[in-house]
Amino acid sequence: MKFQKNTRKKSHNSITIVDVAKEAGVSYSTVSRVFSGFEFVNEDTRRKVVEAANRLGYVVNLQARSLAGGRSNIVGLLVPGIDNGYISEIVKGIDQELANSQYDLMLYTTHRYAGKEAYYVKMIANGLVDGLLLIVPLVTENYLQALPTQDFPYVLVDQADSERPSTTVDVTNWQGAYEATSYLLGLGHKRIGFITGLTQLSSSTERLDGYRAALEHHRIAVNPDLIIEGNYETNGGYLSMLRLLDRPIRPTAVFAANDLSAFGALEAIRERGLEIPRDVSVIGFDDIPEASIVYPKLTTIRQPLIQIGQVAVRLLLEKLDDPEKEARRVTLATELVIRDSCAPPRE
Amino acid sequence: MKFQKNTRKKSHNSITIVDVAKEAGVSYSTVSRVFSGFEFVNEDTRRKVVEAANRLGYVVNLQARSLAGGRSNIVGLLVPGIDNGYISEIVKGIDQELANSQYDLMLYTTHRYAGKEAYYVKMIANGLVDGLLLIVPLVTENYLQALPTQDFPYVLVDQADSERPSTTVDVTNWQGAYEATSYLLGLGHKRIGFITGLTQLSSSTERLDGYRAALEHHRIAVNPDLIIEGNYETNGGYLSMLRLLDRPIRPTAVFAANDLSAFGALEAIRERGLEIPRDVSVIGFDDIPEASIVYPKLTTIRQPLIQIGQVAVRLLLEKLDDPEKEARRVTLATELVIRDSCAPPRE
DNA sequence: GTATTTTCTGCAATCGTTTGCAGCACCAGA
DNA sequence: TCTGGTGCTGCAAACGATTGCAGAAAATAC
Repeated sequence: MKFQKNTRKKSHNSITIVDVAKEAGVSYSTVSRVFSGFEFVNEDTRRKVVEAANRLGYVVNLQARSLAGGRSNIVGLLVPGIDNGYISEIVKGIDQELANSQYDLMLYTTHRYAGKEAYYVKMIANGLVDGLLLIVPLVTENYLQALPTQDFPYVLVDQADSERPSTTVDVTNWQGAYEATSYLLGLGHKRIGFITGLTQLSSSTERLDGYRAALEHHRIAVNPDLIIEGNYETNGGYLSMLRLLDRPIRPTAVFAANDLSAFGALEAIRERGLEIPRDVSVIGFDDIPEASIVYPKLTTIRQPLIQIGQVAVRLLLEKLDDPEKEARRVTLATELVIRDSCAPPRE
Repeated sequence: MKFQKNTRKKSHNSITIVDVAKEAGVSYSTVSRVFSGFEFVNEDTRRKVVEAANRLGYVVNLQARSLAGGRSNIVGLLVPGIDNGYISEIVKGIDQELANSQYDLMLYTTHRYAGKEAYYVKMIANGLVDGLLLIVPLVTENYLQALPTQDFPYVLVDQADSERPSTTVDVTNWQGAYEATSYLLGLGHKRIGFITGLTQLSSSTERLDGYRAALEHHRIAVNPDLIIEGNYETNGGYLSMLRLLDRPIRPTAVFAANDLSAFGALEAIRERGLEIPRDVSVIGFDDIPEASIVYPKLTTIRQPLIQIGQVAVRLLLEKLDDPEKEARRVTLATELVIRDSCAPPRE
């Protein structure tokens, strides 16, 4: 580890409210009032100040404002990574919604600080951001326990929190999984495999439960040999599918807990010389953009990803606006999207 | 536009260096020195301070540090949007490389401030971020002219700047396009269509030039009717391809300026009842992750996207470390990736 | 004409750091 | 014993805003 050169030279060529005040012939507090709004300022004075500011090219210094006023107008976004259609769609929604507000986005990929979550969260939440958006945090606890105050504004996306009342937005995971499985059953499948997601995540267990419930409802015994662990990633789906195909009784259909896993499954099936959906049907979950460009186009359960992001932001803004607002959970509906990857089983 | 409630209540329960100093029995400057490094502090004192800080749960306040010291340890990232495999791969590289540094990432999607680029850049660069990464900025000028100082650190990704010496990382666009076209020619194609990107972007014109050069080198006249404008987006590619197919002389192969356009072309071709690659070959550019999951798998020119991001960060860090460092341009090599979307033309 | 309110403006303190400068202890060299 | 460094520490002044309080000016009431 090398020493960083200590080149903290201040290049203070920047224009401050004092300069603007001088230029406009008023006091600096007046300038501040003009720009932070919300106080009586004579219309003429305001105009003079604005003109002076424009002339000088003044822009507010966010850190100073934040230090003095206690708000940064930045919201922090914690994501595992963005190289993932699922997450980037949600982020798109977040970004869209945020664009209508006065907030900016600070992006943190959580893999960066494995083991130091608490420290980072503390630092971030200690003034740098006014609120936090957490997308599928693996160990929610690590993040939340480090929040500076009891009711620091945050919202959880697609991850339930059993420990405390947390504002959350998620989807009907159980119902979605139930519907996916029922669809397969309706096509005539009896041996339906299931590739799980990351079992720590609530979405994964909810989907598994939905799968089970649908089978039971159709009086088909849940066969543990048909349930195999995945990890919500393509490669995980690929490996799990391979294992599934090697089992003595081969499934005629597979429900993958998310689209990425389903893509992996597609590949594994093809690699074994089987055809989709003739030999094996595959259904996914999420409906990420790639789902409609893979071959065959993936039948899946759609989550309104963009909307999830938007709602998350709206919930956060609400809380930011009114700190008294208590936690609530918004659950959005999923929807079956039929494409080309499912068919009735062969005789 | 509603008035925002002015609830700037300060919830100053946070621990400052003064608290730590008191706890450790030293002066606050000593505490500051312990945490900002680089000065002589007695080992015992240092330990005392660190312990006191841990006991109290102290974390540095970034805005205060930034205000006082002039550095924020944040780099700004300007992207058009992240719902795009091309960009999110680059961002992945950026994120990876940044993870090894002390910098954090502030994400700005440029569509947010259409028309107010200058204002935003000024604000961001005015202390909030120490450096800027610009990914394919449409009008580079708008951003750069607003930089606070002559040599504010920034790096341009995949966009040349003819106005001034800018540190840039890009790829061999011309050669890549030349190679793609040559490959098609080598397969025996004579009528090769070209779907352009956004013509304002240097990458687009460079690729067009490469395409032209390859044809000329093979003594095939460049036919303007085979060149059609796209916009680097799937839908643009789709529409352009449709128009191309409606022309009197139909191409036997198409080179799309990026993969997204190629995907659109694939769809258009299929929609016309033609088969790929039997009736029409398609080659793309970029090799985004989706390129290998579409059907048929796309033959394309690979850009080392992740590496681009990494190099961009490295260049920025260099400049951050040594402000005297002068601008340079790094050009990474592209590479032909042969998959399933190209074949010799039918008789 | 005086008293009271309303509207606007300015002063000064504050937010939590960094850092130049000065001071102090301690030790080595003469 | 005196001098001159080193190494370390502390004081105080920034950094650029916000905001409570007080006061001036203008408007209104009596």
